[in-house]
Amino acid sequence: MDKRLLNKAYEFAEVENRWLQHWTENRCFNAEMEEGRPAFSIVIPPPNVTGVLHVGHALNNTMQDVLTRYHRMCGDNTLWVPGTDHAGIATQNVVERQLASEGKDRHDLGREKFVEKVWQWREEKGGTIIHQLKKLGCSCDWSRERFTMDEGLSAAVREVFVRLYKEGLIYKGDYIVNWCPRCHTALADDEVEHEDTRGKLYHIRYPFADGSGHVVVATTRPETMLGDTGVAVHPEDERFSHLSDVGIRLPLTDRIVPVVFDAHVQREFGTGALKVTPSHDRDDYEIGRRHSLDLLKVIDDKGVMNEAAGDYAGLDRFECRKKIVADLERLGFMEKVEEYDHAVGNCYRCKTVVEPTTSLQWFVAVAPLAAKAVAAVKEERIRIYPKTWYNTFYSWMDNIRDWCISRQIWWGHRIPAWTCEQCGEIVVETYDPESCTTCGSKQLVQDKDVLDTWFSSALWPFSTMGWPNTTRELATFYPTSVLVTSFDILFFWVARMMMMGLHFMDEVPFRDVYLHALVRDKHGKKMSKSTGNVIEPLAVMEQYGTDAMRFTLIAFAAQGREIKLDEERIEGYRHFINKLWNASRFSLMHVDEKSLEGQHILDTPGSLPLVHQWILSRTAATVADVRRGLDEYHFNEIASANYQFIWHEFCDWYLEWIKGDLFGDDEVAAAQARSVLLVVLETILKLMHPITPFVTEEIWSVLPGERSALMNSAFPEVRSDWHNPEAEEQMALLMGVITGIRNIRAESDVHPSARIDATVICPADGRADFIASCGGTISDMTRLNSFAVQTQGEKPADAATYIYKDIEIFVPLKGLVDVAAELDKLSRERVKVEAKLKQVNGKLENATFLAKAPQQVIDKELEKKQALDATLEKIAEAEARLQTLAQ
RNA sequence: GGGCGGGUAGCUCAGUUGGGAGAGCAUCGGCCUUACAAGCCGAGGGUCACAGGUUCAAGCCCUGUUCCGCCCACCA
Repeated sequence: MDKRLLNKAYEFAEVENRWLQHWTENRCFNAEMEEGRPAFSIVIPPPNVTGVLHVGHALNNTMQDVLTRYHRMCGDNTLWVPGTDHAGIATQNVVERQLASEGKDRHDLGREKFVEKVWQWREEKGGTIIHQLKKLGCSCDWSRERFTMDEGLSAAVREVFVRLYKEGLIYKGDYIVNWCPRCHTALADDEVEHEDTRGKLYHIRYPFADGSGHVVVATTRPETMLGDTGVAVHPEDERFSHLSDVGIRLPLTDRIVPVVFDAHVQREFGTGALKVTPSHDRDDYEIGRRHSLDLLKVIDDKGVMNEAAGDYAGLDRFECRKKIVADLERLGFMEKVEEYDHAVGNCYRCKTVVEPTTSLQWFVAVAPLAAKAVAAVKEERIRIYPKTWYNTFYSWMDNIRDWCISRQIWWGHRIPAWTCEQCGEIVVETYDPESCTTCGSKQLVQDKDVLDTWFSSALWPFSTMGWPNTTRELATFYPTSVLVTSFDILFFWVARMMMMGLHFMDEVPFRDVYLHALVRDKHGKKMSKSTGNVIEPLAVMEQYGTDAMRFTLIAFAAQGREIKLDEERIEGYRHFINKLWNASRFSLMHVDEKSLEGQHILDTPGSLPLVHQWILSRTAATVADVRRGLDEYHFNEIASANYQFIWHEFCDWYLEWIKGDLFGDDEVAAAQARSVLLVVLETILKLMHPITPFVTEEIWSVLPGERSALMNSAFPEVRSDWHNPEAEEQMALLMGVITGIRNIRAESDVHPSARIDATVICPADGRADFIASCGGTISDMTRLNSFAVQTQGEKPADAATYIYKDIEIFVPLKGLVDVAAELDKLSRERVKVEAKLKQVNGKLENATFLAKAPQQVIDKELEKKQALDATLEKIAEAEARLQTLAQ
């Protein structure tokens, strides 16, 4: 045996480092493109280049790795593309903070120098998360690492932009957008987070221009009244029907604005009259457009009141609100102020309150693209798991708005559009044009904006494979097999990949989408640094080992919405890894190359002793369970099937059981045991490898025989010829007897090392002989002095009793029987059995049950009744014997 | 306002076509039994949120109630 396996405990740190180095040096994960093999491909959801591995990444990437390793072992051409996202605003913020600490801002450097600085930052710090993913064991093809700002990917971005523009699906226009006054950029709708906020609802009197009265409007944002260009009421609201010809004289500014009638106004809300600020509210913008109201912008890009705000110019928007309120109150325009909870939009990057404002931006007309995506999903060309997300997907796609793709920052793909200063023509090309396509002027100025980060990530599945060129990669690996990602970016990213993939590749970007849960702490709270409940995957890996963490994450990964991760569980699964290690150590003490040669006996499992037939049957069942879990994305079931089988069947029963053969004198029996043991161990390692690659590869490497790496070995097939219900039933009987004897020992306080005698009384139906034939093993496993099986005979009163179905087990205790305890045990058992019997009898006495239930079910109930009756009878007898003993 | 998910053992959660309620951890008792004390053996513990309905049969299907969580949304 290899020295490394002599270690009593699995020392993960050394093993992990050695395998990581091996994998890297030998480029083990590089994709192959052999003809005639099925393909399996995944593109990684590119983490932000600014990112450091958090537990969500760990979960996401462990899942992808499990699938990738599984398919590689299935012999597929397997590719997992790694990479990072340039993360426009996030990355720009990081570098700006760095500059701020030096007392500078980006304008001090200028655009070109600043972008250079960001690239520099990316060179120095941007590789962190890639390194961490490698440490996690991810079997990505690292030679294909991509970055969304790579030359090739940038070319894809340009190509897409230009084509969409020429198809009329990208346009530029002055519309109301979500503006972040801190980031100085527009945001897409889904980049705005709405949060319920305690605010106030101000009721303000708006006088009629002729002084004949007033109307009261309600608003949460009184400062926007400076930009009001109308008041709207519902056309059928009789309270306001007389207002058709009346103008409104705005308080504070005395501007006269019209009253318009618009069905959008909710009559029940507030006063039923709505002030209209088209430049700073999306709804108002729409109303204004319908009634040709003026646009009057009063807040600038920094959230400060501009010149149009008159006396209020120069005030921050929130300062201005205070002053306006004070002024309105002083001048008697304020009717009342109410406490009011409402949703306020915040920037998803910096949490600043978003200011809706009109601005010249680029948009994608998504409706035709969205229709293709919806069709693909409806036609099941893309399947979404878990399926609960279908509804959410459709409702979002059905209500989709045009996508604002321009951002007023510097870090990102610059929009490939140039304005001719001579003739005003907009030139949009994939190459940098030298002159205007219309007038030939060379005075072209490129658009200053960059594209939304999600624009480039939307192309990720094909841009990473060389598009717009025709490549072998695209031919082999597109569409990708599955996208594994967190549900919170279903719309940011997943839906947009569908749109772009379908539009430009004329094919779905992935066949399956698996949306996994969000990881939370053990109480279900979001992990955050301020709460102090963050579980750091790197620290966990260091403390418990990478395999233990990976196994834990998979074990927790049921198809739900949240995973409440408890660090204690990681420790528990580290024990499991160690268990696997030790079971392997034990096995390796016995198997050798000869055990390999003997493996032909597994082709006729019926000729083997029962315990081998049993473990092979259980192995086949486990392979089926694990495969099903993998194929259907039931990750937790992959973990639990392995756990249950390895620990509680292979270790607890099989290894203990075959010790008799391994240490015994019967050479044939020992050789058989060694061969079966080796096969089962090999199967276990293969089943576990996708989840726990390090420890399994390590053990595999010291198994007897010449063998290639485990990661390239064939994943186990379901051996239906190993399936053997009869053997499982027989083993269950023996296990019942053994558990019974152990129970007596424990309940009667017999010291574990004491040798005792046991007698089994079993009906004469063949089982007695069978049990007797296994007496040696039973004695070994329960430390017996003598073991006897009878079909009838004197039932000793002076003995502890255990009843297993219709079988009685006796352990004579020579006056040491605790009668009260025994009676108590029996009575508890009686209660249970009687309850079950009552249920069964209830069914069997029910005429409609007998008439309507399938015969199969009825037979089962009859069997149950028979067994329960027998048990009850044995309990009664035992109770009677104890009574006599008590007297 | 609309939608979605959930309520099963002390805790965290499984439960795949409806057919005798499960796991891990925790708890209690006993053990260094020649792979493993990061272990072994044994035990206790549930009105499947509540109320109806369908069915021979419901944790599972239907209706309603309630509590928790999340998402979307143009009621200022």
